[in-house]
Amino acid sequence: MTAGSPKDRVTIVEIAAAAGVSKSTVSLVLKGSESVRPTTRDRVNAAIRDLGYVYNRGAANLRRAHSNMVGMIIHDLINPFCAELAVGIERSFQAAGYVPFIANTAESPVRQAEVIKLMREQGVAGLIVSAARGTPDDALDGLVAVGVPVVLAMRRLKGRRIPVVGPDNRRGARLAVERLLELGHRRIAFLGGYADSVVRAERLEGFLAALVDAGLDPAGAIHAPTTATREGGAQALEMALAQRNPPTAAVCFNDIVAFGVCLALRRRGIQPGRGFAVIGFDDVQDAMHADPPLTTIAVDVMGLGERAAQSVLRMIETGRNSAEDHIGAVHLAVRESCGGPISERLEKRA
Amino acid sequence: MTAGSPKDRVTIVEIAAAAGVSKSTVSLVLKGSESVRPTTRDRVNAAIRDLGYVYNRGAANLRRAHSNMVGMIIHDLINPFCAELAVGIERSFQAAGYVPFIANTAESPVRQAEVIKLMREQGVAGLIVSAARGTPDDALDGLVAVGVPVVLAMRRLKGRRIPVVGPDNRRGARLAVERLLELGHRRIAFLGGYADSVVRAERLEGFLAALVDAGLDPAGAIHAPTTATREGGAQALEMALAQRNPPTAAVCFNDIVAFGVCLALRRRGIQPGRGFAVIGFDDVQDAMHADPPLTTIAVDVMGLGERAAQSVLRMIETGRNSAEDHIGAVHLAVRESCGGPISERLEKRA
DNA sequence: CTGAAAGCGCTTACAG
DNA sequence: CTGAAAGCGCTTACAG
Repeated sequence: MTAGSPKDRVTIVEIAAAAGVSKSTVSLVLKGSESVRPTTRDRVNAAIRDLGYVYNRGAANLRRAHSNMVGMIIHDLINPFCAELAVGIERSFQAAGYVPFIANTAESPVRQAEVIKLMREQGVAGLIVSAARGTPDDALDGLVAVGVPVVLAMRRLKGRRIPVVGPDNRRGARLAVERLLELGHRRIAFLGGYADSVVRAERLEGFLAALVDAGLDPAGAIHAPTTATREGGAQALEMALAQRNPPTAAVCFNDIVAFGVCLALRRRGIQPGRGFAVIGFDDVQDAMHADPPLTTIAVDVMGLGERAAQSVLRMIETGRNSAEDHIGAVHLAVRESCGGPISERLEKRA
Repeated sequence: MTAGSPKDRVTIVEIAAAAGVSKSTVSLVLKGSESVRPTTRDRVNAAIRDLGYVYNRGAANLRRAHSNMVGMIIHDLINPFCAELAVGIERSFQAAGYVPFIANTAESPVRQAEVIKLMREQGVAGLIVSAARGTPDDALDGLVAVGVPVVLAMRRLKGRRIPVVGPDNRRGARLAVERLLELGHRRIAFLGGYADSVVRAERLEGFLAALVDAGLDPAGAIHAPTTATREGGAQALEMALAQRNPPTAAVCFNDIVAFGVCLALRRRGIQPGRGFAVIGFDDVQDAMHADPPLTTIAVDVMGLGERAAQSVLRMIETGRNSAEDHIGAVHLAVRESCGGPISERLEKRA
């Protein structure tokens, strides 16, 4: 080993020797105990500084049989929505003195299973997971069984009572529909999203409920699932417009899909917001910078991340292995892609 | 403690008892040692399965005096560029059996100092940091001094020999300039970016060198620093166009700045790529979806992330506390924002 | 207010 | 091929 390698780590016994006390006393000073005489404390602190002592949390965790490590498993960190979620989570954990492991599963349940195992072995005190698509329902049973606090972000796991933190998908979709109804639209499509997505199911549910409440026949609403990508959005729009009685407006699974829808519209020479109204979901950062700026359902993702972290923190600290779901508020961010009241031009196209 | 709490963790001694062997043998089985008789091995593995044993890496790390934890400190995880970097890093570490801690500093050197301390205490075996703006040059000296492998991503630290992994900023800027020269532009601006940014300095250097090589007077190039945001880009463009002899094209600090420049152009009724040529840097995912699609210098960020991880992995495994810099290849991704050969219209505006 | 001792769950020589 | 013993760096009762 080279000089200065981690092997040379100075420990509390060396501090104890230098300060002329026992290592118990050093430990006490380290945790800021009141019961150490100030002069002793100062001596110990001086030694700590002089010798460049670095606290070994691993050893402490082992001895105390609990750790300050927490895990977060994210299904797609490159997605800005997820990145914001991760930042919110990370921030809260950090502030509480916990250090977060992160794993990006890239929507792979296999990878996810590996990292869950690894995090268990590492001894995380709690875990937040935004589950990969296709996650088996029992993926987290092992952790839950041994009492490790787990909170799901965004995506619910069927048949399990694991607490979930996510936006109010039903209400968001409803708000979007109501806006379009106000503008005079009667043929509104729900576009895009993976068929097996729980989030899509919730949004679709709100969408359909709003149509029914308005006395419209939900059977007429077009809603073919697609990948949740720009391509998927473009494809969904094409399918919708190919129908006999094409829609004049769409609520999209999310903003990315909405971008694809706008793209496809422009390719057809239709101006989003003028020839066709589109509303997204999530309000990702690019939504306001898009052309045209995207009307969408705004979600405070970072806030949801913070919420999720606080939830597991509370579970860790109370020892209770359950928590309430948290359904975050959403609101309609009106921009240009949904246009104004339905135009003559749209009527004629009908 | 509730039943099933982490306290009840089953340990190797219980496995040993169940399998009728000593814990040394269990340990040997765990690490797949060849020297355990197959029948014994099977008995141990059966016990492991039956009792639901989970390996405690914390304890192992303590005993072996080295850890499988690594850290990554990212200056802005919400930035898609950084997110991709993080994903590349995470992926490589994961594949090598290391588990990565992540910290997002949100460009705060104070936060950064805290997380560096925390990661040291946690005993990371290595660290990758994309330093926050304003990071003091000695920020990593402590880690380096005790022999923890550190690699910088993207941003070099002055006066230190810490290995850096990043794109070829000089060459990228040169490629951009050369393209614009080919198209007939002679008054080319460098727009945006923080004044104190090392990356900006490198890109600017390449930019100026290319102008000089073409026999153009670099003194004429306009290059006021701004924030590296859309707003900064818009502002930079306005300043540039306010000059006596305004430019007809711009190389931007990065894609985000370029988006801002395009925005400001459109606000003035100028079509990017027709009335004014703009080239970005980084090739973030949105660049190709922008309107118009952005010509930019493509950087393989995820690849750089993987590279950085491999670099610290090698340092960890060889015990050598140094490594070569890695300057990643870049290339020009030609799209519409830089237009074709300079138009009559541009000539007249001159 | 401080110290001696035990122990957290592993791994690592060292015997046999 | 397997076991007994020591020890990684801490914390935690327990004495004094």
